[in-house]
Amino acid sequence: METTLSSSAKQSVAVPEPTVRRLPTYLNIIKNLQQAEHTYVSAPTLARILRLDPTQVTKDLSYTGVIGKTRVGYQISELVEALEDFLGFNRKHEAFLVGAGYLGSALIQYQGFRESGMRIVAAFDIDKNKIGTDIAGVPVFHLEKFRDLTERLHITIGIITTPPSAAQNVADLMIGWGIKAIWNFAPIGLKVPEHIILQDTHIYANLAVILNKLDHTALK
Amino acid sequence: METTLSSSAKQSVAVPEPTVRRLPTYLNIIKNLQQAEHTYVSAPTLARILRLDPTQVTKDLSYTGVIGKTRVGYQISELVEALEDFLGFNRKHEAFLVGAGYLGSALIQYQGFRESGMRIVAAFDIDKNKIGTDIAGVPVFHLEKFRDLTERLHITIGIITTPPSAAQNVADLMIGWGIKAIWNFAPIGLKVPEHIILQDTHIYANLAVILNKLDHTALK
DNA sequence: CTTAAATACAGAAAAATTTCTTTAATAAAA
DNA sequence: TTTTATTAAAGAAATTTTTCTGTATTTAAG
Ligand SMILES: NC(=O)c1ccc[n+]([C@@H]2O[C@H](COP(=O)([O-])OP(=O)(O)OC[C@H]3O[C@@H](n4cnc5c(N)ncnc54)[C@H](O)[C@@H]3O)[C@@H](O)[C@H]2O)c1
Ligand SMILES: NC(=O)c1ccc[n+]([C@@H]2O[C@H](COP(=O)([O-])OP(=O)(O)OC[C@H]3O[C@@H](n4cnc5c(N)ncnc54)[C@H](O)[C@@H]3O)[C@@H](O)[C@H]2O)c1
Repeated sequence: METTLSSSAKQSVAVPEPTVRRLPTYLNIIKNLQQAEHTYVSAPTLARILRLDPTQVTKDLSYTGVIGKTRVGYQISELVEALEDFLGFNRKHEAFLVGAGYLGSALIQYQGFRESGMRIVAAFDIDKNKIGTDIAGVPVFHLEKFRDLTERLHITIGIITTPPSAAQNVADLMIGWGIKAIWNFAPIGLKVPEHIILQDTHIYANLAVILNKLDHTALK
Repeated sequence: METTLSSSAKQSVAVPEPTVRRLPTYLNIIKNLQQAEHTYVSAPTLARILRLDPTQVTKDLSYTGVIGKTRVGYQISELVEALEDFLGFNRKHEAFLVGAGYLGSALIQYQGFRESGMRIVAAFDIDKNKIGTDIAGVPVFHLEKFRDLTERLHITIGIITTPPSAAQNVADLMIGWGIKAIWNFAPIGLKVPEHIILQDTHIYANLAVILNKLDHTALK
């Protein structure tokens, strides 16, 4: 699966999705290095930290357009900027979240998303006990309020953290009010039109990988 | 990346990791169908729901050893059992969670893991306000208690939901007390010995994919 | 009873992704 | 200064994963 890079240099280059998934991890690490006063980082260094092939890191980073220095690596400040630009982390992305339960609350208060440029500006629920409260400064409204707000604000991302039974309805609502991308955490196959970007995050997929490896290594 | 299937039939067949990641999603869907009184499901049906290639679903399901019926599909009860067996969901896996904050609490109270055979039996924290309380019936202990308990119970999985700064220490502790697999949610590259199964779940990887697609489609 | 449509499945092909190889550059060590 | 070691980068090769093709089967329709 591929996506495209739209650099300031006008051309559009296909970028593998696995690369897109690894890039924010690189960004995170080099930001930590930056805070520790490092100015350069090499691909082999990143590779050791993440147990990846060094040439894979090089190839991934090459999509940012940053040129590394032989025997030194990449200049961190330049790389941070290029990665943030490529990933869209330095643009503002406003999001709505529906389903202010345990997982929803965790996502709302999570400060890490700020660094990704995504800001959850409002949450919605149908539980009377939650409506009117706020979570880490983010107000929780009744789902009905949804319409007015999307029209006034420019919300591109809708996050679904309701029970699976409510998820399709919520998705339909979101689509109706012009949201462009849906980030769904409910374990259900949502039906959405072609033009809507749908990202399912099924946490149990990771668990399955763990259990499988456990079973596998138990035999040896 | 591959993993192996250890079926009751003694042989061991390599299973692609992408397949392992899709299997629990199939399981989830067919369990829903089962509740709706369906008795058979076909690969094209699953493929439509998940927007996958039908032959890919067929290939994935073939690893379970279940034989489908032409023009009808797979028998749901048989498939559920085979998937649960393959994924290890019908075996008991006990887990400890360290870092009973927002995300930790969400994972602890999440009932969905029960269906995967994983049970979080205790949580640990260093925050005095949390120690001594319980979350959905799961007690929160001081991190010090960790040792005694791992020795008495048979804990195979350690879940890390502490801030990144504490994660490496927690991981070292977990390894010291004999845990086999670490499921890490902190955005940091953990150093663990070869024999430890490490699964990082970096939620922002999914966000990166969304933002990238948003940028991409905005240009068209 | 015959035909048509839908499906599973195996194998081949294609596509995507990762890893390997080579080269050139350059910083650090001798 | 010369040598050595480390690295980036480009391209080739290998591997992995997905998609395509063809065949057989079987249910349902005509
Ligand atoms: N908690 C986890 O760790 C976890 C992990 C993986 C997946 N999930 C999934 O995420 C979703 C949320 O999980 P949770 O643990 O936070 O559950 P939760 O019950 O704590 O939260 C669900 C929230 O959605 C609200 N809600 C219900 N129907 C609604 C509707 N029609 N419109 C708006 N809001 C509605 C509820 O009032 C509640 O506040 C579930 O689908 C769950 O399967 C959760
Ligand atoms: N909340 C999210 O949606 C989200 C998303 C992605 C990643 N994460 C990551 O998950 C982790 C937890 O996030 P959170 O939002 O739940 O944060 P949180 O602050 O709510 O929870 C962290 C918990 O860890 C405890 N803790 C701190 N140091 C500890 C130690 N040494 N030993 C044991 N416990 C300790 C704290 O007391 C707190 O209860 C962070 O690393 C965060 O980056 C969170």
